[in-house]
Parts: sequence; C-alpha cells; structure tokens
Amino acid sequence: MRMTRLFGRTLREAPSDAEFASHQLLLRGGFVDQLAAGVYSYLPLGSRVKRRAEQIVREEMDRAGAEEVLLPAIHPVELWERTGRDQAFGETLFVVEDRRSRRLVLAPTHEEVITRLFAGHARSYRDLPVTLYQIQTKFRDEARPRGGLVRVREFTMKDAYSFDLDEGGLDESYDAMYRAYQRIFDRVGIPTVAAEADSGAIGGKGSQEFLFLTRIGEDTVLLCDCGYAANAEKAEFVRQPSGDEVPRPLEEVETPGVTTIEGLAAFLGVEAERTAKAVFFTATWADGREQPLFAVLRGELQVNEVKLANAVADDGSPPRLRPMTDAEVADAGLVAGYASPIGVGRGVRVVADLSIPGSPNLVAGANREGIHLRNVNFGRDWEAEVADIALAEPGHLCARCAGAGTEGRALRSEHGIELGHVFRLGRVFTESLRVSVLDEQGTQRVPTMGCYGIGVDRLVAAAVEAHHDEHGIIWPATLAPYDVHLVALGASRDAAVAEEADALFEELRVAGLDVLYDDRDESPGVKFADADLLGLPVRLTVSSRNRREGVVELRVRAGAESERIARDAVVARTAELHAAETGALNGAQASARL
RNA sequence: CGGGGAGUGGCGCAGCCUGGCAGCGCACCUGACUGGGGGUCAGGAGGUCGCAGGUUCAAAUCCUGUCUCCCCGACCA
Repeated sequence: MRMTRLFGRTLREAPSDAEFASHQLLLRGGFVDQLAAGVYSYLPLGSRVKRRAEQIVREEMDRAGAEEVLLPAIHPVELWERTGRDQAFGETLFVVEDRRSRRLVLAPTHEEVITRLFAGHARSYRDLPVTLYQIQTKFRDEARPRGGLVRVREFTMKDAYSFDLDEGGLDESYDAMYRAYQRIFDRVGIPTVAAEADSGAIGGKGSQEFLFLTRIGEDTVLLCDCGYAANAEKAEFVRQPSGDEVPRPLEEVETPGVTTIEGLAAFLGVEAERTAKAVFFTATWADGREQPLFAVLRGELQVNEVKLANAVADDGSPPRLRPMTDAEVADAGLVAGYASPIGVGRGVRVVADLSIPGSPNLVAGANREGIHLRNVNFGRDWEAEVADIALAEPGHLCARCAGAGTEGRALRSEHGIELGHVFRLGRVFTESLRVSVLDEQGTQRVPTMGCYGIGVDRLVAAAVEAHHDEHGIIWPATLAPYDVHLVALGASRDAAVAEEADALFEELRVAGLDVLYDDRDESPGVKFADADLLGLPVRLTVSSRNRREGVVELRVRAGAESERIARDAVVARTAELHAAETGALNGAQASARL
C-alpha cells in the first residue's frame, strides 16, 4: 500500500478525550475513529489489524474442531423472555421496534439463538459433540462505556458454543477451547492469566477468564505464587481464627453513638476481627419475590455481593441484591448500627461468613440503640447458614495452597482487562428451551453446553497496551496491519531513490510480504515519526546516501539499533526476520503466562 | 443512575470573569527554499463558537433549558 493512497492520517496530538495509551495511539495513528460513546469506526489500518486478529482466532477455532456459523444479530424479544434473560440483562439490552411494533433485541450474545439452532438440527447422540462459533458484532448498552476500545457498546466478539451429552464430554469440549484460547493469546503476543470467575448473567457453573494484566483494567484479580488466580468476585481465601479461647458469658456493653466497626473497635479497644459486622440486603428473585437478607461477617471483612447472591441462590439462579432501605431495616425489626444476629425476626434470612464459626467471643450489636454485646458465640448464642460471602483482599491467605502442609501464601491483587471467558454452562439453556436428543438407548437426554467468548476489539486494544513506547505502537508481527514499513527519503529530488524504492516495494510483495510504502513527499523526521507511531515490525529506509553505498537501512521497531543491509540481500533478510517473528509467536508454547 | 469536568475549523487550545472584528499552534491547499528524526518563508481554503430559548442596540461571552462527550462511582458477558 502506498501511503499517498492510504485513507486516514496521523495526528501529532491525541484527542483530549483519550486517556489510555492504547486509545491515544489508535486514534493518533488513524486506526480508529470515535462516532459516539463506545461506538467506533475502523479505518483501513485498524481494519487490517482487526482482520488479522480475527483470522488467528478463526484458525485456532478451526484447529480445535469448531465449525463456523453466522447467526442473526436481531432476535425476537420473545426468545429472550423464554429464558428470562431479557430481565437478567435489563437495560444493557438494546431493544428496537419494527414497523409492526414487534420488539427485537440487538443481540448482546447468542446462547438462545444457538440453542434453538441446535435444537432444530440435532436429533441424536450421533450429532454430538459439536462446537459452533461465529465472529460477529454484539450490542450492549453499557451503563458507562470507557477506555477507548476496552468497554464499548458495539463490538466484535468471537463466541463459541459446545453441546455434549454428559459432563465428561463437556470437560473435553471445554478443555479444547481452553487450549485454543491459550494458543490465540500466545499468537497475538498478549500475556494473559486464566482466572477463575463468577458466571454472571450468562449463568451456569464454573468459568475462567483470560485477563491481560494492566493498571487500566476494570477487573480485579487475586493471584497467588502457587498459580491460583481468581476474579475478585470469586476468589477464595482462608479465614484464620481470631481467637482460640473458650466462650465467655455474654455481657452487654454501652456504646452510645458507636455505629461503625471502626468506631466500635476503637471505642472498646479491640481488633476489628474480634467484632461481628452485620450488613442487610433485600434480595429480589427472578419471579419478583423479595426477602430480607442479614449477612454476618467478621468485622475486618467486606461483603462480596456476588458470593452472597450465589449462596442464597434458588436452583442455581441467584437473586439481585440491593441494600435495604431505612424503612425495610425498621420493618425487619433491626436497629441500624446495633443490629444483632441474635434474635433476628422470622422472615429474615441470616447468612454467616466462614469466618464466623472460628471466631469466639465476638462483639456484636444488641439490636438496641447504644448497646453492643460482648462474647457473642456462634452456635451457642445464635445459628445461621454458613457460606463464603466475604471479599478476598490482598494479604489474605490463598485457599488453594493452604492445607497442603502450609498455611497458604498471601494473595496479591492486580487489575486486568478481560479478553476472553470460557464457561461450563451446563443445561440452563437446553432445559429452559426444552432441547433434547436421543442417546444410544433411545432415551431423551438434555445436552449440556459450554460457551466461550473473545472480545476482538479488546484484543486489539490490549495488544497496543502491552506493546508500545513513547513514540508509538510496537505491533506484534502477527497483528501488524502491514509487515514492512518502506520509507523512501528524498525521492522527489533523486529519481534513482524513487526507482529503487519502487523496485523494492515490488520485490517485497513478490516475497509475500505486506508492505506499507511511504512514498509521500515529506521530510525524514515526519516519515520516521509516523513509522514509529504506526508501529510496523520492520522499517526499511531507501535514500540517496544509502543508495550510494549500495545498502538499505533496516530497523526493527522493537529494537534500538538499525542495520545496513546490502541492497541485493535486503528482501531475503526482511523475509527471514518476518518469518522468525511470526514463527516465534505462532509457535510459542503456553509459557510466559503468570 | 449519583458526583465532577468539558463542548470555539480535522486535532490541541486561547478568548468568556469585565458583552462590541472569532483568534493561535498543528494539520490541509498553492508556490519557493530545505532535505536523515515532526524544517523555513510567502500566499490561501476551512468555524451558524453543541442546540434551543431569553436578556441586550449588540451574545462565543450574561440567564434558562436541553443534548453530547470524558472522568470517578454504581452497574457490567
């Protein structure tokens, strides 16, 4: 491609709306253009990068045995009502009306449609297992798009769905996708961590996220040196006992005006972990039923609402939680600031965190204004269902490596961008949409599903986030919009330079390389600055000076030095470099992760 | 949805407080010079100052409303 013909131009200054390096560089380089909040156009350069990313994803899906399909992006809303996910997605769902006032969903994901498609074409175990995928535009009316391409409202996703007869089959399908994901992230040169995750609105049981760790990431992941990695919503940790003494008699203590754990600990001169914290929520289930929830944790811990919702889930479907209103608190017979797990009224569901049973003699509320209780003991003074409902925080001990002789190492916390997510979905959709196939015995069986997503736009953004310097992007060879940046200096003054650059352009292309040829009549500074900004892996410079010496200058974008290569060796050398770089990425083992 | 910030040529900004000619840098066009890290000079084109209403002889500027974008939070496969 000749740059004189390339649509799009570079900017010296980034638009002030862009905060992240990836966003700024993609805008400055003319890769993308913003149309509205979370809505972007891809210019020719950006489009090529995206296409290369998609192709890598496609190749790995095919290699893993998945078959490509293409599903509609607009769905009758009734299909979403059948699974209840019109409610689950809520306002995130884009809904439009057609001319006959029928409501249609702009698809945010495709479990419903793929399940229906499967149901219509699969009849027996002979049709299984099968994994179908597509690369397609998704629509989600995010409450707050942000960070350039990191959270957008219209985006390209590779989504795959597996169907198996039993758990063993699902495990195999899931593992195949998991390995394909590792290969994909290796090939695009983005280091990722696979973290255990909550399944969210998609439902199902068991999922892992592939995260690119970066300060700008929206997700928080907890990591342990033992290899454990989990999303903050999911991370498990060890509760260390806060005391081992025998239960002492319950006693009241006056605590006027002390309504917070910090205040209580300070007032009584005890550690926060010697107190019990009460948090109240109103749970709303899919059928509209509401129930007051009373969560009890040791004072130093925070409630993890996702865990809490899962702990009280009904049939695998967790309620939505919201803090109780003051009126609801009063209705439940609770005294805010002094709520006590002892003597909670009927109708209020009490859930105690794992930390509670191992913590004797806690200070808790008395459910009377200005009074707390000392020496509250779980089991003696009160009972409740016990579950893991606390948020893991840095410094907490890893639950995975605890027990095996050690007490567990301290977790650390990092931010990350979720690039991919693999779910063991189970039978949520096949059951709600009444799908079954015949097994070998001729009996109806409900297939079990997995679903697997990759955000292609995020892949592009993460690649830039992972690979750039103060001058611009440093594309991994497998994603670069072109392989070679050919710069001709002073071609307008020296016809021989133009001639040599034109010839080289042609020879490189014949050698199978994609070349971006800077044939503009610009000063060397402008051309080099643009080459650095655009970030192609290899830059070749043809000039009068080089030509006189019979050389072409070669510079690897990721490196510091440039080499002078004999004119007749430069094509071979460039092709060799390109092959080495792409080969290294494409053949990379799943190593550099974590 | 709550809180904060911002809308002035394609990009970055000044002008607004104190109403009175729409400006600067970059980018763009023409010409000349220059020629290895965003070069110089000369001449140009391009803006209903987000939108609507109001105040005023006069509004980018003051007032009211509204829309959009960005950031923090809530939410989020």
